[in-house]
Amino acid sequence: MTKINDDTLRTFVGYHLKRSFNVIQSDLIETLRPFDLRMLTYSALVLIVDNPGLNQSRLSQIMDIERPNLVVIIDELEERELITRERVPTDRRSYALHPTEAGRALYRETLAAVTQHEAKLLSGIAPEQLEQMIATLKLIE
Amino acid sequence: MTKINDDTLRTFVGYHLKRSFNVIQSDLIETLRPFDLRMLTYSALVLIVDNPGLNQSRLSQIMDIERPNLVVIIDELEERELITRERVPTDRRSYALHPTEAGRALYRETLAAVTQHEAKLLSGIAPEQLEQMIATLKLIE
DNA sequence: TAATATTGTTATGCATAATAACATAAATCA
DNA sequence: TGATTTATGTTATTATGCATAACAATATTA
Repeated sequence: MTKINDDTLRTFVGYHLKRSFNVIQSDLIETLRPFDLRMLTYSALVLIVDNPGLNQSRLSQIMDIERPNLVVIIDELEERELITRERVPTDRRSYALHPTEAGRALYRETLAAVTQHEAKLLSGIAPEQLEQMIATLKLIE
Repeated sequence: MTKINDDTLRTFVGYHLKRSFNVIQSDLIETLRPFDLRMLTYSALVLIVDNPGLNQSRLSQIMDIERPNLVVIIDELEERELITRERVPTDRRSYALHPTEAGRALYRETLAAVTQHEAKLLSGIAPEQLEQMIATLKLIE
């Protein structure tokens, strides 16, 4: 069992980003499973609760996904009665997205769970070290 | 055009990781496009050049993907005559993966291109800051 | 020798992501 | 005003990434 050499890939920041993101992503997927939410569905719910009334176009922009891909996500949230689509009188092309009471309740539940899971996963790392990393990540972004 | 509030998601390290990874990933995809390589195909090529003779099982482990998913990647690299699959006499179940001369040449070309593109993308960030971030990413991993 | 484990493979499905084409409605402009 | 262009949401389609089940061939272990 000789060890595999990935030194070349280790010279890339992107490689490290991907590997550590995979760890967090796996944890997040497991955390959301009991709530029957996927990552994107969850992100959309959070953003709608925090920005009630926004439309799909804006939401797809902030989520960095294409509008067509958002449609199925919104369909699912609406189907589960976590949000509503309401015609905007001043612009009848777009829908204003609002959370229902059930949506806000699920938001509170999942926010607590996700926050706790991530805190546990990262408990071995100093908060100021994480803060510094986030500052660097923002620069990249 | 009111600004969208993503403060809640910003409390998650995973959100920052994903957003900055997206930026680097987009750049990498564009960098690899002229060589007709995708991210995973490229990673596999690099690892095979750096670890000639390894088998698919080991490669899938280091790449953090399932063995079935590696098969098509290896198929493509072999089809393009960038690597060879050679039966191992001591274990006739497995294949030893070796780069061809063409594979090594493509490795050199792409390594230069990818290194240059990432350096340019991250040129605004102090090297020691990146080093510190990588140290934190390794802790997460 | 018999049972178990490993390697590579096929088939399949789900999640994420991108593009083209379209109907409806709004905005622009000439 | 009317004609053109732009924006919003949608459908359809495709590519990519990632996971699981099931299997044949081969090795290993009991």
